Amino acid sequence: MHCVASVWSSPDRPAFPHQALAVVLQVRAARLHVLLWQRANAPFVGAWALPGGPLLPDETLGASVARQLASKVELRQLAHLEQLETRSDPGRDPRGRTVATAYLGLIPAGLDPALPDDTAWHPVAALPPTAFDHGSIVGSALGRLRAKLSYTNVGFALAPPTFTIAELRTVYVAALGYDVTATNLQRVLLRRGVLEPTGEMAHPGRSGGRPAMLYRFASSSLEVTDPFAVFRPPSERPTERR
Amino acid sequence: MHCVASVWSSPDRPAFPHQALAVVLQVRAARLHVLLWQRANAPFVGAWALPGGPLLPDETLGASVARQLASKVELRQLAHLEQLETRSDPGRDPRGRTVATAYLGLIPAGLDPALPDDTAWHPVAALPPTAFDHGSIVGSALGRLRAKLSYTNVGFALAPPTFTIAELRTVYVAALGYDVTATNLQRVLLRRGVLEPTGEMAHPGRSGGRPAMLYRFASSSLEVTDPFAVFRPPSERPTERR
DNA sequence: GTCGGTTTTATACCGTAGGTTTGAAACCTA
DNA sequence: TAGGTTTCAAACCTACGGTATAAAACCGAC
Repeated sequence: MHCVASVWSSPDRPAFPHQALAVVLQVRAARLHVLLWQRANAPFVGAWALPGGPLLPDETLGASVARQLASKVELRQLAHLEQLETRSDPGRDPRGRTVATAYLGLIPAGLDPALPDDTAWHPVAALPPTAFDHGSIVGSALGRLRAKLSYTNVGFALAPPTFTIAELRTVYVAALGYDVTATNLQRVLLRRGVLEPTGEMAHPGRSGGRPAMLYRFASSSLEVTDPFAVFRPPSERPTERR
Repeated sequence: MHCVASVWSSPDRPAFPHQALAVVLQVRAARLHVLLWQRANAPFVGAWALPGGPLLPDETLGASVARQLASKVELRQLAHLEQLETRSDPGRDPRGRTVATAYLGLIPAGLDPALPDDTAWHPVAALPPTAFDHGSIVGSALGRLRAKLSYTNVGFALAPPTFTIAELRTVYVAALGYDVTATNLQRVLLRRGVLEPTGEMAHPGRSGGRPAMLYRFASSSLEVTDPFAVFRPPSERPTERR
């Protein structure tokens, strides 16, 4: 039991170890997966946990989660990272109390980052036994992603830099968990102005069929995840910003 | 500088004081207000701060924010409380590092809770000088509220238990910051099934005009704040659950 | 080369959400 | 009773998004 010199504490202001966790999601083989690593030590030996680790004295939570993730995947491949929620149940870690702040990270489909031996992708629909409250945190991340997919532009972070409508559809279907028609997806995203054709064609698929046009997310919308709200005068609705 | 016996720490797992903050919002006189208290001591003497205080060893963040709030307003009047975000900038408190988790609380219009002497409501559109990063946290809360107002049912937490459409409109206008027509509001909320007429009439207004019908939020929707998503097969769209 | 088979794209149709306008209904005060 | 004021209801209209159909473009087999 130590005190860390750089941290300011008193009986009136108790201090707690804090960790940053990352729920990194990617669509792989038409299914949504989450990045987990397998614990080698107690507690929860053999169970799968979210990447993460302790917050250090001079770093932000955002910097911390980025640092922890860097040891698992290349950060360059993270197309989106946002704070999700903070868990503070005193009993969430049997070794002692820790507060954990979870982040939601998204990796575009198609990438296949090298992973350490203890780390693997797992389908969110069939999670292995998870450690601590990490299973429930994955559930929160799923809920957040699914909600934001329909009223924001986060979809771009799950899609490869260039894609056909059919490919984009499989990404949305995998992430949302229910069916979406390609026609609709194309029309909605085109009208919102978040999608634009590249002019090029996809490689003529191996098994016949008309070659697909390649699209990309409009650069102007890349980091825009404003909600597409109702209750707004039409002249100001974000839907219409071309 | 002390160590708190109940907390588990080591050089590898530094500990940090953690505080819970509350952004409590209410529509008062057709304007959205936030609850702030005025600091009497350094730092930021005289500046206004969010209610909050230290997380204690055995409490959840949710319990902590509720405990801190109880000293400012009656908790009974809080119609909604949700976790907002966690701030971890090492320099956010000049006295030393603290991590803060902010919550968003909503109080229905019409209530006028008794407040301590140092505490007061301030219009979010004209904040006084604020302490720490609290001004920016209020901004985050505003963004969250405005986004959720249009695609969830949080509106009920800002409205009195029973209200006319006109009253509800002023609540929405104040919270959203832009105009909304009463006709539209009524039709949308009725169709979503979150509004239902009480059958009673409002007190005949002091200055003439047809007496308004009283409405309330349907009990089945009181704690439901599911997003009203697009990209969903119509048979399952939450819009249609009555 | 021609004929399916396959996949993508375009077009059309349609119910409905939501923005807007209008007018009637119901109350007050003068 | 007339005029002002506010609420409510109905109608209209644009556009969104669900659905279906047909056309376009490629492949492979014959």
